[in-house]
Formats: sequence, structure tokens, C-alpha cells
Amino acid sequence: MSYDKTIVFFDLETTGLDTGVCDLIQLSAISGNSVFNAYTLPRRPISSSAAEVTGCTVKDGQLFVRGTPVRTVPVSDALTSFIAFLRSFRRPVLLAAHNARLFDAPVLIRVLQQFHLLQEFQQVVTGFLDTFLLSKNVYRGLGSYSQGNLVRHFLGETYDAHNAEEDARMLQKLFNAWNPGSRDISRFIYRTYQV
DNA sequence: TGCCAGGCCCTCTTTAGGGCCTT
Repeated sequence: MSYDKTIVFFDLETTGLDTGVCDLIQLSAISGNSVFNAYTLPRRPISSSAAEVTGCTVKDGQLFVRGTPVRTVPVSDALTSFIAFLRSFRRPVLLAAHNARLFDAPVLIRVLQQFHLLQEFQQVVTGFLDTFLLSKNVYRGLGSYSQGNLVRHFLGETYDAHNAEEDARMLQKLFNAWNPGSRDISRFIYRTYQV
């Protein structure tokens, strides 16, 4: 890859779709063979639709994924570990996600602000790349640009969608198959920092 | 641990509505 920044593919599972209030359940990222994954106990209820989509439920202070208990860490620990993961590449990082501009970036930034970690985050992350907008503009005429459909179309695969780690992994695989040029990448980079 | 949104794009548009994408 000739792009001069490290592209880290990431995904969030959250308690719902309202970017103004939803909380993190899972934060995952991948770049090359380096993988980050953290589950957190959400600080607000998981909406029924989010529970249905992600398979995540909470009972007696324990997070379950499809009925199996999973280890969680405090949200602040997940965020600081994530920043340390991003810093480990020792280069400026571009964070890529599907629908990053309207969903993943605003949620992540809001939660980072809650824990006074945005400044530290900004020291390593230069912006967000939205692969939904990129695919929609570069590959015209596809009926659907959902990540699942793109994976089927370009990779001929089905996978464990709505597990953040698998979603991030497949997004990297999709991106590598597309192999977009710097010009296309640059068109869909957003710096949505709210100071 | 019950519930919850919104910006963008398209068109049978612009004095609007509906579908898509993310959970």
C-alpha cells in the first residue's frame, strides 16, 4: 500500500443507533496482522434492535454475546488501550470504518470527550476514512452498499457480521481487494473533531 | 437493562418524501 499513513480498520458495536447517546459494547480494530478488541459493559440499556443485531445482552452486570459471558473492561480502559494500540504503529493513523462519517466517528469522538481523551487521540489519528461513501462513489450501480453485501459481491464470502472484530477484519479484506488510489482515499477522509 | 436517530442521496424534486447505512 502506497498511502503514507497507517490505515487502521475499526468497528463499534453499540447500544443503539442514536449517535448522541448510545454507548460502546465492543471496540475492535485491525491493521495488517495487528488486532485490537475490547468489550465494555454499556452504561445504558441495549436497545432491542441492537440486542437482536449484535446478540449482546446484559444480565446482573455481566455482558453476554449470544448467551456466552464475555470479559469486559471499563470504557476508559478500552479507550486508553485503543489509543496505545494506535500509537504502536509509530506513524499517523487514518481510521477507516463503514459509515464512519455518520456513525462510528461521532460516537467514538463523543465517548473520548467524556473521558477527556480526545486530545491524546488526536495526537495519533489524523482523520476518518468512510468506506461506505468511498464504495458508493467508486463502484456505481451496485444495488446495496452495506458491508455484508459488499463482502458478498467483491469477496464472494459470508461472515460473522455484527461482531466488531470480524467486521473490522472483513473491511480490511474488502479494502485490500479494492486497492483504491490515494486520490479516491483522500476524497472520503473526514476530520469531524468537535472542539 | 426496558426505550431511542439522522444525514445524504435520489427522484414520480426543489412549497417533499422515502430509502439507505450504521447499532
